[in-house]
Amino acid sequence: MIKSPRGTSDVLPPESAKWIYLEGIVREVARRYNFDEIRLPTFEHSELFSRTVGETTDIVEKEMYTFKDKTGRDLTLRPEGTAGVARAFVEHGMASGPLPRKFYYLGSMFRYERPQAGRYREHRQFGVEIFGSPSPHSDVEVITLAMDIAEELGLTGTELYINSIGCPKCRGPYKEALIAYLTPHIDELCEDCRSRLTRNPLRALDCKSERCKALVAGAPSSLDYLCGECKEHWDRFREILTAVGIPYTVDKSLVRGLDYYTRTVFELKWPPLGPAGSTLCGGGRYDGLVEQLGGPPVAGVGFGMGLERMLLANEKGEKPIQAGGEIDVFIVCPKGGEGEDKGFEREARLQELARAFRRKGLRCDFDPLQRSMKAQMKQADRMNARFVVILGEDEFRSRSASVRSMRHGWQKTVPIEEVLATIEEAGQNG
RNA sequence: GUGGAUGUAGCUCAGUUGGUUAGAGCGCCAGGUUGUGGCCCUGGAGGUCACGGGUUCGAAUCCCGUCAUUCACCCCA
Repeated sequence: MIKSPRGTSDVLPPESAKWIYLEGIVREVARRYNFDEIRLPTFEHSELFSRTVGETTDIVEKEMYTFKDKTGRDLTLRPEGTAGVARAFVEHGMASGPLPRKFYYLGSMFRYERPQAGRYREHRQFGVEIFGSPSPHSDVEVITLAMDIAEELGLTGTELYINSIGCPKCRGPYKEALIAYLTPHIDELCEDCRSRLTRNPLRALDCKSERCKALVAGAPSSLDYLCGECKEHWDRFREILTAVGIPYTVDKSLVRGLDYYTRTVFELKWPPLGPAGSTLCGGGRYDGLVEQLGGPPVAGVGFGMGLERMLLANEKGEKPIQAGGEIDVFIVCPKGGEGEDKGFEREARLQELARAFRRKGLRCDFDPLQRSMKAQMKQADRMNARFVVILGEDEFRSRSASVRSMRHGWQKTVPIEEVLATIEEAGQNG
């Protein structure tokens, strides 16, 4: 048997209804914030990611789904969303248009890693990006957007962690200071961090090994090395958060695993998900990204949000999405006997009646296999039908049908032309 | 990539120290009611016991390998 590839999953009913609801929420919140949807390719030139996300990051080093197409182009299934949006922004000359520009996207991301709770090789992400605003108001705007989504989904007690990693200007001296601090302790560092020291020293900061954590606790903080402008941005950013009443925790070890970030980085966590996968959403500022991709200097800020995790959290939260469905009408129409010309005419009326309900916007179904009345009644019950219309031989002789309320149990026979009106009226009364 | 746990029916799981034809509950289909759902009763369909190899007279059971699932680590959404 062929199964879905490792780390991927099928979303089946009734679970798929939860996804429709979830996607509706994120779209709606994005709309309120005046973000427009952007739809982009699922794969890009590999170079886009290796250059922007960074050669030394885990994503590029070991997690990309990279392949060559038939003419040898080097392509990669997108591991994250921001790089592609920035690419499109530059490609379509949007820097010359009105700024700032606000986008959201919704789609699958791919990373080759071992699956576990809340982590998949293909996962769906919602993300937003604001181009052309260096203002800390935009940092706060994307954060409140994410928090509003969490709130709509009944997640109380989300925690916001923030940090600033500065710009290329202040990062140089900071890296030097960090290396100077760590080098004397090189023998105490874990193997990974030893190689990080030369390749990407910032990454040593969020190492989970106890010894490294202890060591790093005394390490210089990027916050102490911010240049004048970055410092101003950082201070103002926190002032606004405080002013609008959003609690936050400054986490000096929060660096995020992608190279394009500058200044603000943040994560929104929901502790009940457990330490392994409690990050609902992560993002930050990427002021050099557009320029790096050949565009003019245009500031940017945004986040990516893991939708599987949002759903997982929602199920544990205070407002779990209700997935069980019901239908409005089930039409019972058992197969006709020989005496009735096999019931062919009755079957034609069945199709007409079903279509009439559907055109009125009612969810309606019937049994195409024409099983016994009992079987069809069971089917109607299983589908949680509010009403059943019985189009049986007896009724049909007098051009009528029976309408039955499955909730209340009453049943009455009315002329076929009145069936629709009868149900609409009964439906009004619950 | 590293470590642990687990793979038996569509689902949740039994299966004795290795011993005939592998079971239950739920679900599905049908009948009990040849025109009426839920409750009840009866019957039926459905399994290469994850896959491959080994030990044995005999393997769902023991051993090895592979794959998958899952939890944790690394890292991340």
